Amino acid sequence: MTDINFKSPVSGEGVPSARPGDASSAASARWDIIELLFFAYRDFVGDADHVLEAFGFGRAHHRVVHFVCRYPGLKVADLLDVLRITKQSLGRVLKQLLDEGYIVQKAGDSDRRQRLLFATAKGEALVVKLAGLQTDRIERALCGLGADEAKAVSKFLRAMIDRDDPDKVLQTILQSDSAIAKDVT
Amino acid sequence: MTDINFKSPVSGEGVPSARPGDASSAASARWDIIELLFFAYRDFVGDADHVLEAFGFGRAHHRVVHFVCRYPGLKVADLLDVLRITKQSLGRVLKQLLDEGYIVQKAGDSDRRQRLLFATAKGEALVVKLAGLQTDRIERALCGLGADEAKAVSKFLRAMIDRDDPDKVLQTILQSDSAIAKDVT
DNA sequence: AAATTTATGTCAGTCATGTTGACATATCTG
DNA sequence: CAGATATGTCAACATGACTGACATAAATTT
Repeated sequence: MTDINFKSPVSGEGVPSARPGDASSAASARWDIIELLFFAYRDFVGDADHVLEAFGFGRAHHRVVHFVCRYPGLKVADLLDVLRITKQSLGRVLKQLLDEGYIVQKAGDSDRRQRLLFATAKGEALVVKLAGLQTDRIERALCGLGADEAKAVSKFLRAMIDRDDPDKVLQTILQSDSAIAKDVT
Repeated sequence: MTDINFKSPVSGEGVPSARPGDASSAASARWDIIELLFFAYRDFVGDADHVLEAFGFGRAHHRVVHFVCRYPGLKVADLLDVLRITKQSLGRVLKQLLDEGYIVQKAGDSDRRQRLLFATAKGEALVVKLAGLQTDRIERALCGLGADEAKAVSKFLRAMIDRDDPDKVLQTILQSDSAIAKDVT
């Protein structure tokens, strides 16, 4: 086994004095943002998890019903692009949401092979409830910030997203988002 | 291809009246931030996923070796607090990382039941590599922002995190983070 | 010293959610 | 009509969570 090359073992409490890669390429790594993102996202999705459990659903169901609710008429193929999962994975949760009446399908007008997806009132209620919890957290976090700072957050998140293969939903989001960004700066 | 209909016509059964958030309690929901967080985090963790696949590891391994590397001497119990998983789940990935020489254990001085965890040079190399990819993305996102805006991002992420039961690692992060926020980074 | 608690490890089974590959069906397009 | 496309589905499998039960060593309490 390799020897321990860091500092001496911190007695009892794990104190993070030594940073990995002190002088190497990692000297400038944004450990702070990396870890803040981990904790922030963990707690962000945690809000919804408790409610979902009471419904017998998981995060997969949340993602599906959320995007269907927000972008009514989404095709199955669009949803696959957004979620980046296989149709088999989507099929399982989508079937449950259909069976339990959170989502309905409608054949496309021009192309009747397509199944356009819509949230029912029941589905919308769930989405709104979950989004409400997450919005509460976001508002709490934003209320300590000025308007310019809030815009900075939006700009940052937008810039963190890959642009090379934007699906339809993402395109829509990024468009409206850049409109906002141009208002400020 | 079908486009996304925001106010889609839905005729059938239990159909959604309109987009969520028209006039109800969801009127003020931060759909923008909710969805930006989803896409940003999806692409953020995606960076590491490709590399991990080549090592035969998953995200679980990444989280473990990352925090062990960053906070040398972390106890198993600390790690359980941070990751919020059961010891059985941790045990599986930790065993692999130990067997393959990415992490070593050392009995605690004061309490020899404790297994203090340390990343080896091999483990640190992996962590630095993965953090490098994620740092690249973060720097790309931050470089379009001013110093004040970058601080706003840090403030926002910090404020998104639950404060009621901060584990040792999180305490450290939140402390240093507020220090940074006051510095001129 | 003995009993109890604590920190950790491990076995066995289950569940949720992802994967690949193959194939069926309806529908559109050339 | 022939082929491509959109979707659905079956079967098998991997990962990473979970619960419950139990083992061991070391610390702590009685």
